[in-house]
Amino acid sequence: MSAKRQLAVVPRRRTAPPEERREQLIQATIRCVADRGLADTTIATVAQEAGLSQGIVNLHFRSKTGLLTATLRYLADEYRNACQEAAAAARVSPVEGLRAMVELDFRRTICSRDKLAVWFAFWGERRFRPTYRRICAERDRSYDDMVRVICARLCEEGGYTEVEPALVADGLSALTDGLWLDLLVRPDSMSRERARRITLSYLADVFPRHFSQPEADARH
Amino acid sequence: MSAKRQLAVVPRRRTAPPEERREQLIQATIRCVADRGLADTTIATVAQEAGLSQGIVNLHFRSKTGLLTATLRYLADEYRNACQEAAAAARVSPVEGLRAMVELDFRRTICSRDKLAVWFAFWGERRFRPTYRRICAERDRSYDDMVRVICARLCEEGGYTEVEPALVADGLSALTDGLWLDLLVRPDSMSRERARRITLSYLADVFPRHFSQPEADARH
DNA sequence: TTTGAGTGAATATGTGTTCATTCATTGGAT
DNA sequence: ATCCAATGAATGAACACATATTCACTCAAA
Repeated sequence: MSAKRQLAVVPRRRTAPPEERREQLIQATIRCVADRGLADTTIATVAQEAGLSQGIVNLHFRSKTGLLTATLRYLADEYRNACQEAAAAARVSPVEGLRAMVELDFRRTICSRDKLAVWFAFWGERRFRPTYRRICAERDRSYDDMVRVICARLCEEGGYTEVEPALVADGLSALTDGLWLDLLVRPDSMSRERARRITLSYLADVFPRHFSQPEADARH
Repeated sequence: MSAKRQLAVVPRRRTAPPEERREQLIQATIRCVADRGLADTTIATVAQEAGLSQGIVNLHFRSKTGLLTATLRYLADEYRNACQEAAAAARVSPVEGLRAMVELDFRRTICSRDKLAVWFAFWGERRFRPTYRRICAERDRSYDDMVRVICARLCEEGGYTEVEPALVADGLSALTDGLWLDLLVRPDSMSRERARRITLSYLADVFPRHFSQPEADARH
């Protein structure tokens, strides 16, 4: 599985710009963690996966911890950037905002199996590493704040006086995390498309006048 | 935090029945993983936490892996046994069955912070260890099968023709997992009581004629 | 006295980090 | 244009350290 990764055409320059090498190593780390687990990911395996030598990791990142932290931050930033799109959609309307969030959360580029594996590997450790905790907390905040505000707006504008926005926001957030977990550990019984349906079905139950039952309007 | 654990009254017999020692070591493992993480849990730390010597682990379990596996199985069995109660409640009515599941999932003995930490530590690794995967899969099945059956019955008996039972079951399962995650990593913004409310609120949205809005009937 | 649960020092292994060395690349001198 | 330092990216063997496992030994209990 860890086949040659260097491009066949370009004979692989011995020296590359630091940014490029860092990215290359982060990608290798993601693949490594995804198919060996965090416990069996060593500097040696990452270097091999990247087609480079051992020392390179300590050269570009100060330590193994540095590499792992950078990998986590890479994923967190990617997610937060994607959130910006949803924020833009939310300026159109709360409903569009929520739809955008659901679309984003189960987009292939965001929740590929590789990336999910890495997320959960880090989540298992985040309690014990202040750095991991900070990065994850920032990511969570981007999501929570946005969903909370959108839900509050929809409740108000849509006249859902009996709905508690904070409760729905927390529920939506938890549901998404749980579906991510399912996508990772039971890929045969859960697909990104099914996860979307479940989430939209949840929104349809909470906001019946704004989300139609997904099983009625989409047959994938 | 890792203070003396041997009971002060009983002067700690040098030899104890094997079953007792195994349990003692499993409990020590749970505490260890819960407050150091799986990565920093060593045979030495577990032994120290248990107030015993290093060699004891390899004596009672064949290896470190054996100890970890036994710990995971211990938690899985505990959960499955608790599920039996819910199964009994379900014989009264589907609604009681679901209520029992929710009560159980957020009961202190099932989702204490220590145990949640251990669950997620293992979940991060389950993809890569066939043994972990098997144990977790068994546990998942107990839950999924039960919830699926109960939802199907409630849909039929309660006349919810437009609700897809499988979708609700998967949603409920994912929501629970997500809330567990919240309980673990954000204990200040999520409590077991709040998690229950969110879950019951979800059920109230799906089955409005059988679950009243929890914010209306409980003020904790 | 015998037994075997329990011990903990010693061992073996795996892995993160360091650093002397190699060599592709660059830019200035001829 | 060609050659020649100078630079620093990249290497990988050596090192240091952590830790799982082993085993000869101890000693409470029968």
